Amino acid sequence: MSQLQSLRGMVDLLPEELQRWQAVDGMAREHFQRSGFGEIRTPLLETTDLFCRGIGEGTDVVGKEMYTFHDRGDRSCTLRPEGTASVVRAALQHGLLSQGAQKLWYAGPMFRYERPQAGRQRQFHQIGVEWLGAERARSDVEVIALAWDLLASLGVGGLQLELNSLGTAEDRQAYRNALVAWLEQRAEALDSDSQARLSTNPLRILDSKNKDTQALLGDAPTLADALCDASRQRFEEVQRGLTALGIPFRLNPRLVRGLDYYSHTAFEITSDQLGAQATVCGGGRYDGLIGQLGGAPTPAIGWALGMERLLLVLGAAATADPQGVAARLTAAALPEVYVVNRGAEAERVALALARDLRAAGLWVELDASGSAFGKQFKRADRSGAQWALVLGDDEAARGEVRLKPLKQQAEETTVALAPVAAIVEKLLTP
RNA sequence: GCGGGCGUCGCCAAGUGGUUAAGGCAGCGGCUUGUGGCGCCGCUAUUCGGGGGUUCGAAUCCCCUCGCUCGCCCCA
Repeated sequence: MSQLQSLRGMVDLLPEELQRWQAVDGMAREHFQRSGFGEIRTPLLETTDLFCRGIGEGTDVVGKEMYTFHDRGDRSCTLRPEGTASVVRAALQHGLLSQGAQKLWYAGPMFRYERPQAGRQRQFHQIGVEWLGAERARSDVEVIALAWDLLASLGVGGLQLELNSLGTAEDRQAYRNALVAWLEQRAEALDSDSQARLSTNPLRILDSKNKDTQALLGDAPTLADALCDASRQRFEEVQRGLTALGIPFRLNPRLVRGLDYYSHTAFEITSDQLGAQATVCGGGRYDGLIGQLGGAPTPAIGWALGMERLLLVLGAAATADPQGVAARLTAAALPEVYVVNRGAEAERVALALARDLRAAGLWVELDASGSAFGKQFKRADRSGAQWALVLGDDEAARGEVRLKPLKQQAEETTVALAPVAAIVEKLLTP
């Protein structure tokens, strides 16, 4: 391509689509506010070290997906691939945790150098929450419910909540050892990817999509069996809590999640509308992370939801049910008034009028073309506006404006330009 | 990073070696120099993502490259 274009996997958001985004953003903001979560914004760029220490060296995200470069001061910088590490860093840097638990949410772009496909881009957007200092199982339930309810309020159906427990770091380590020992006996039966992961990230072998590997894993030791009593009880408490709230879930012992910092509760919300990249929202507990990044050991839980994927699901929901919540939320808004104007004096008056009407809160499209009235009416009609206001030099000279309803049968009327409030009155109460 | 499919106007799309690259939508202009939604007429790609090659001749074949897309991997 000789023409200038965006970088691969980097996507422009155009006005029509952004309207849907804002509907989601607004809904999310409300939910967070009502649940006592405060917004936090952190830089898109962090030291590479933050992600290496936070996410884990053995993960794919750190190993091969980061946008990393050296700045002019020769510091290694990385465009954030996820939000949690940054939020924790900010909380520590500003001493937030010394004021007690923090309930935070964020929204913004994340960057991962991967091959784009359906529901996957190199710059994508997440909305997420982090509850730092959340200890008890009931906070797991509350945080999961927050995600579930947000999605429900957007009218997104057909979602599946999958749940697992990774136990404590010790449980996980013990299980990891047991699993590796078991798999090493059978290494030659594993696919090549899984063989490589034996040393790098053995737990990920569990959700390999290779059929032979999956068959082999049928008899492998399970994570659930490796949980200590306390972990097991904790997990059961989370399940009871979700059931009490009427939130359906499915246990998925293979749900491991890619980032090192998870412990205990891990969950994903998936949709069958998304193809291979089915996860809309994923999260879990990360009791070890804050300590690992230099803070006092502090339990925490959070999740992130993928904006692009959510909008795909939302679009599908809107198409499936044009009368439903999703369709209503994402419907394109239309201007209320279209000002048809032509002639030097009329154009001056029209601009002033449009300004007044906008100040009064109306969405006013002002035709700026100066073309024939017929053309302007055609555009007025296509704009979807309820009203055309007509201003030619005749009206301007008389200090009047004509109000023409575009959507109903009512007659066109002429009113004085003078008190704009009177015009607004007429426009709003037809 | 690895495989498969694809790339013709802002959008959708015909065309698979032979004179001027269909059509639809949108846009612009006109019929209608002050009144829209319908209709009719006209205009809008010297060019087929880009580069190179084969050929008398290529959007159509070959190579490279860029991009999109689906899947793997991984995740949101």
